[in-house]
Amino acid sequence: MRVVKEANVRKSEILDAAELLFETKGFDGTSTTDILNEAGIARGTLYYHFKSKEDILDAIIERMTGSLVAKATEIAGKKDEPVLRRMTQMMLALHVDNGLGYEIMEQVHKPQNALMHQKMQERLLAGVNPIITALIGEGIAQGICQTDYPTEVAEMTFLYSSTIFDNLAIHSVEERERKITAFIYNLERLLGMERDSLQGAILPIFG
Amino acid sequence: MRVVKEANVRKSEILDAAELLFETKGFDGTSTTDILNEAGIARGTLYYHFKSKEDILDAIIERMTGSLVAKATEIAGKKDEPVLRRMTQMMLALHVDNGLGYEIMEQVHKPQNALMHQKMQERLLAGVNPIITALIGEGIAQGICQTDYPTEVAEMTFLYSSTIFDNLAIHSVEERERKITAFIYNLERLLGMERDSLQGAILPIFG
DNA sequence: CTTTATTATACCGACAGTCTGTCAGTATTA
DNA sequence: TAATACTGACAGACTGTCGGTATAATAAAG
Repeated sequence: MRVVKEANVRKSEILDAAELLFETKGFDGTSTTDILNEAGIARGTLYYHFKSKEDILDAIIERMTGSLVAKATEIAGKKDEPVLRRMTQMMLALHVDNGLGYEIMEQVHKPQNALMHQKMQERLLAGVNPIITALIGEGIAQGICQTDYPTEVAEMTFLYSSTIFDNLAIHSVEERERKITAFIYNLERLLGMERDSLQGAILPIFG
Repeated sequence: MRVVKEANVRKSEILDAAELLFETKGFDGTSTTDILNEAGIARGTLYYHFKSKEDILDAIIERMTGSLVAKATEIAGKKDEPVLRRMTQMMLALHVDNGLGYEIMEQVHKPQNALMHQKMQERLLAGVNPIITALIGEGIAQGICQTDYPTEVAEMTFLYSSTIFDNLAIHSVEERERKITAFIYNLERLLGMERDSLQGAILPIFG
């Protein structure tokens, strides 16, 4: 039996199915046949809409990161809120509950899904970095912080936190706390801020 | 015709063949059959010595990073040389000419080889981090630098530099120079050093 | 100290099972 | 009647397994 749908509808149905499977079985562990069955379509249909399995992955990542970047943009845009507050909210949005769910994050960090992880990280960095950089710029303008290289500070902290904190579940509680404190300590230094000036604002984020 | 060799000899022959192929065709682009042919052995032999293709990758990474870690250890151990000098030599050893050759590094950063990249990074970080941390510790003891979290500084800078600088060929010359200057700037801050105190020592490294 | 059994080690290649991507053709909608 | 969406059989490739075979190492017998 054949059901015809608009291309965009089918496409996102396929993405839904694939995302669900990637969450539970990982990227490499999910076969195109799995996706076919989950989406209830034939082989040809999949390849009518996507040119390869990796193409599906890219689309999913685009979808996932897109909403994160949108959220980050929105937070950064609230010019009435103080900069520091927006910075912490940004971190919150990007790391603690980043809307991707726990399972998928766990999957993303399995070695089998290195490709997925790398692609997400690259895409997220590209999208979010200008926003963070601008925010730091505001901070500098207001005399809250100071650095000659805001972009690189953003890069460095984003990369570090997305490598370390995403894996944080692995570490023990003490380890975890140390990492967080150290992160704040280092961020203060990179942003040329007084010691402990961020401490109070950020610490509550990481429950 | 059948040639019998000692297991270790065969094993490293297989690794040689695989490494060569991974360099030119990438990990995913190299089939086990390719390795078979290159090494001049039968299918069963490969799987007699290694339990999977990924197992081969792990062994290669172990071999490659092993020598890098050894070199880093050696440099760090030269207690008569000043700390700052050893730090720069370390960076040199780990990044500019890291003994892995240009082609393989280029391969490592292709998206197809994300797994390889991630594994190398993890393995290298684990091996090198304690050494760098100790070096920073020496620096602190001698009053050259100061931080409450040497391990995390080491982590952060190593991760950042291995993500950014390895991809540096991509960037333009100006971009490249900016990244390097920024890196030094940030490192100085993380290590609680005076501005430009590292500048003179490190800059010449990145030709 | 040879020669002959015996065991352990290294090796082989056919094969099963799975997977991705293609294509010629068919149904549905515009 | 043309464009769009869909189908499922199929080719080609790839990974890992397995029963069996040759070589080297060791032990037993002459």
